[in-house]
Amino acid sequence: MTRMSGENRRKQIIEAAREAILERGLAQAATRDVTGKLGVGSGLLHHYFPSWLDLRAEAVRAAAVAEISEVQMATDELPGRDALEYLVAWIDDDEEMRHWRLWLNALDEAHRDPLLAEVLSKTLVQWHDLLTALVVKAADEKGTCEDPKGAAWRLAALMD
Amino acid sequence: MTRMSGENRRKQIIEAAREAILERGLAQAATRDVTGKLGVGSGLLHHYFPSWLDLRAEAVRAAAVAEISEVQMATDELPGRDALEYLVAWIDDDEEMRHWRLWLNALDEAHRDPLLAEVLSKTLVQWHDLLTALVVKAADEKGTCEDPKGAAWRLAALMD
DNA sequence: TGTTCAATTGAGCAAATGCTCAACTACGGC
DNA sequence: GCCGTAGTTGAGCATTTGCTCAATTGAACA
Repeated sequence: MTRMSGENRRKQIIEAAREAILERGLAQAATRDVTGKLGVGSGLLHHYFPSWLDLRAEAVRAAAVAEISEVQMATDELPGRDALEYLVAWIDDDEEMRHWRLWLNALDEAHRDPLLAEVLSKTLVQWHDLLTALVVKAADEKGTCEDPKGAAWRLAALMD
Repeated sequence: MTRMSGENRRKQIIEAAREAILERGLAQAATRDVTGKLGVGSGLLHHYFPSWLDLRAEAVRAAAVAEISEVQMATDELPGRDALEYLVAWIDDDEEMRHWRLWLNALDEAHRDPLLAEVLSKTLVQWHDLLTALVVKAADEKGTCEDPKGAAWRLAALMD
C-alpha cells in the first residue's frame, strides 16, 4: 500500500466516511465501510480517530463546512437579490435531496450522540450568520430595512 | 408469565416497539429492547412478526394511524377556522418534538427500508386528505374558495 | 381427567460491530 | 547502509444483533 502523509490520509478517511454515511445512514454506517472503501486496515482508522463516533462527527462537520463555504463563495460577489435567488435555486436543485437528507439524519441522530449535537449546533449558527448577512445585504440595497435579523431567523426556521 | 390472546399480545408488542423506537431511534432500536420491556422471550416476538423490519414498519404505521385519527376526531366537530387553529396548536404543543422526530427519522430511514417507505407514503396521503378536508371546510364557511387543494398541498409541504 | 393446540420459552448460532495490539515496513536524515 | 519515526497491517476479542427450534406450559373443552 502506498503511504500518505498523515494530514492527507486524515482527509481521505473523512471523505470516505462522508460517502459511507450518505449511503448507509448515520446510524448504520460502520468503520468497515470506510476501511473497505479505501482498501485499508482497520487499525489505520483508529490511528487517526480515537473512535468511530469521533470520525462520524468529523465527517458531518466537514460536510457542513464544505456546503457553507460553497454557498458563501458563490454569493460573495453577487448583488443582494441575486444572492438570495441563488440560495433558493441551490436548495431546489439538490438532486434527490442527497445533501438535505444528511442534515435530517444528523438532526435526529444528534439526540443520541453529544458529539454530533455539538457539531450540529455550531453548524446551525453558521447557517444563521450566513443567512443574516445575505438578507441584510439585500435589504440595504433595496433601501427598506424591515427587521432583517428576524427575517433571517424565519428563513432558517423554514429550512429546518 | 401470564398468557394473552394473540390479538392483544400483538398490539402490546407493537406498542412496546413504538416506545423502543422513540427511545433509541429507528435504526438502533432492537428486538431485545422490545422483549426486554415486556419481559418476554425472543421467540414470542418472532411468533407474531416474521422479522424485526416487519414489526418496525407495523409500529410506525400504528403510530401514524393513532396520530391521524387523534387529529381527525378532535377537529371533526369543530367549525372550520377553529379546526385549523387546533391543528396549529397541536403542532406547536408537541413536547420536545417527540412525535415530530419519529417522522423525520422515518422519512430518512425509508430510503433504506422498502417496508417503511410504503408505510410512509400511505401516511403522507392520509395527512394530505385530512388537511384538504380541513381547508375546504374552512373555505366553505368563509365563502371565499381560493384553490383549497393547492393550499392543502402547501401546508403539507411546510410540515414536511 | 385427559387431550389438544396455541402461547411461550431461552439457549444458542451466524453475522456484524468497535476496537486493540503486537508486528511489519516505507522513507527521510544521518 | 543504517536507523528511527510514523504510517500501516490484520488476526482476533468482546459485544450486539436477528432469528431458529426443540421443548414447555397454560387454558379451554370433552
